[in-house]
Amino acid sequence: MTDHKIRNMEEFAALSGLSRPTISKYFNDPASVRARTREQIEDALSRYEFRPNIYAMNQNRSLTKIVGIAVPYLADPFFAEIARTLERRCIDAGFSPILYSAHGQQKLENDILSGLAALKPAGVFLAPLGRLSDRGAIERFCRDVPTVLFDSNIEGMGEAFVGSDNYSFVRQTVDYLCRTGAPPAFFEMKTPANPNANKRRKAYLKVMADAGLEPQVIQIEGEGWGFEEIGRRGAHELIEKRALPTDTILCSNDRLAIGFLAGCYERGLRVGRGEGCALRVASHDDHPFSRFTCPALTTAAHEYELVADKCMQTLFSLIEAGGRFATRDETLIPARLILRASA
Amino acid sequence: MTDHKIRNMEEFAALSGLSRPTISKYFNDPASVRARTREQIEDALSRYEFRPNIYAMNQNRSLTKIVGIAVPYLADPFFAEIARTLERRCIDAGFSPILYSAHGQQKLENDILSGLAALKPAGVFLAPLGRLSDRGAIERFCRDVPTVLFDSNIEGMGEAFVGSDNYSFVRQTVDYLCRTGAPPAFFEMKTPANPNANKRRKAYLKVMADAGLEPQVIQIEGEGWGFEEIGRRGAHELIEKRALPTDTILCSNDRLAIGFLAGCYERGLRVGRGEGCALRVASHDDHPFSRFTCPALTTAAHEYELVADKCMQTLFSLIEAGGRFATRDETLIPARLILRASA
DNA sequence: GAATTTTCTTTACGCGCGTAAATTACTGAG
DNA sequence: CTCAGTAATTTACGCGCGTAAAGAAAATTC
Repeated sequence: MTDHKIRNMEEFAALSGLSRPTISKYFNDPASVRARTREQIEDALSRYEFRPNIYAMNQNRSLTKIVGIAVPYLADPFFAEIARTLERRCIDAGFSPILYSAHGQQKLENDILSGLAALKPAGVFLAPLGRLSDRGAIERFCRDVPTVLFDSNIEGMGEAFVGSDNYSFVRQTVDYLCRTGAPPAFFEMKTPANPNANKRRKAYLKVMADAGLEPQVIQIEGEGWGFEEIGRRGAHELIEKRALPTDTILCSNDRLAIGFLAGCYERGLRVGRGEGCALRVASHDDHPFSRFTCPALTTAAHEYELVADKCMQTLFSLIEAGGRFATRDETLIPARLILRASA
Repeated sequence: MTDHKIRNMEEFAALSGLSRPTISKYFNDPASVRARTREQIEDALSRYEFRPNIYAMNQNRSLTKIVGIAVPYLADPFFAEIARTLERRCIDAGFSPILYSAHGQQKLENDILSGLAALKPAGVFLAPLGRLSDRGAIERFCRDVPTVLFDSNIEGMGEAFVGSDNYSFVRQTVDYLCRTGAPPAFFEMKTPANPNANKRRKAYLKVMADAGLEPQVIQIEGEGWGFEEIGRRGAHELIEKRALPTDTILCSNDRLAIGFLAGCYERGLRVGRGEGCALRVASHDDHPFSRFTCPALTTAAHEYELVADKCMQTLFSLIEAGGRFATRDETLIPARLILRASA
């Protein structure tokens, strides 16, 4: 390794005995030059350590190798996990992922989108805020940038949506709970930020109706992204008012359930499926922490890998199709039931 | 708002009745043009919606307005939280933060650093992997880019370090535990990835020695970033082998404690400070989930806001000083004790 | 109101690379 | 060896902006 600093592609081209346009071609797509030339370049690359200037590279490109990944709330380990999986996929595919979190705020989501559009990314994975999203802003963004929505669907936005099949989630948990004990009551926030919550409630109602059972929906007040605290408060209120309609509670999502379990514990209510347990609690998402709750949480898991794979695959086709699909592509991935001690 | 698309700064300059260099000056620093001129530009800006091309802007700049934030593991809510706080500070200060996670892997950390260096960022906040970091790579990076290390210190790297005062953390928890019951045994991973772990063990040994007490360090096998599972397994092993040396356990960090508490629960061991409790457990970090454990975790909290403020402030001085400090600046921020039900 | 300072305009060049067109060199099949 | 086809080279221009220099205009000072 010679440590002589290389200023630009011109210089590197000279050192590797090739012309600049050929080097440029190589960096755009190494497969576009002859094998021997490629070796020659890679040999020089190992000797001199040169990287083309990103800014100059992207300036004259209509589409860059950048892929944006935008999530509503990165401090939620669910999004951290899915973002991490997507990031890896992008790198493996030769793209440069850039990660953004809206931190639950509409203004930030809008800023992220307008900043992202200026980067001329090859494509974007967007998990929108949901109810709090500025539909106009997202629509305008999707007109400029090839976008795959994930996690939460906004009807008609983006070229495709990859998400979880909420009906599959709820049917599996409800079926299991009904099979092994009392039918569950459904526990959720009154004004959920995420459209999945509404889909899950509807799925619950449908599954219960199909089974000829009376649904029970418990809605608790609460705003924002502090789901655990809302769940905890809900548990306290319900137990205090003796308002639990049954001994089986199905939470809309794991973060609510984590709080709910904490509330039950604080009230001395033993949760689980064994004897001596007053309550069964189950939920959806398989949040990274749900195996460490007390008791460990029975839940329906996202197939993180499958979702990420499908996202990448969809974005690839989208890029190849020039950024537009004839019809909006929707993929729903079913859940995997995870049995633990809580139900 | 006229929706005529503006191609470049030249065109925008014409529309706003000013010259391009003046517009360029404004975008570099709005305060560098006369107030009236600024108004004139901002007025045009509101009518025409123009953003200079990022790539062209940064190409000829020696330092950009980009700030890199690199953490070892973003799926850990502690890092998600600190990254979020730093991100906000950067935006408020007019910088564009870009977030990176090494996902616990040395190769990724190195890739992030070399990619980041190519962006010519104004500065970087780097929380290194720690033991797994490639010291040479970090050293080389810090030579090129003004870097503030945070969370975990690597002696001599970067121009400054902002972190938590591990001695303050441990002294407060140990003091509290000693004051209210039996002196704690210290529970940790045998080969911790993070240098803070070592500092905490040393602090524990010192605080115990100063108090004339016999220290007890329990080390559990385990690699990687799945701290909760390691803590859980540790609890099972200790309880099974009746190897708990005392009824008071101080975990090195909250993620271990979260797992430890789960293990205790699974073993039917009641944790807390009330009567009927077999064990007290405390820890350090005030992890976002530590208030939802069963029981809620007594811990020593990072001052997220203070740390973030100090980081920003340090980076500002560093940038103003031209990227170099005469002497490496180290700031340690003390902890805040959080009393909950577990101890 | 003149002198000084600050701000803006004009002009012009350069950054590092993408990319197109025309030309030359190489490759492999017959 | 010839010839078509592919690959690389040469040449040249453009992208959008930073920035420097010199001069004009405006603001400030006394």
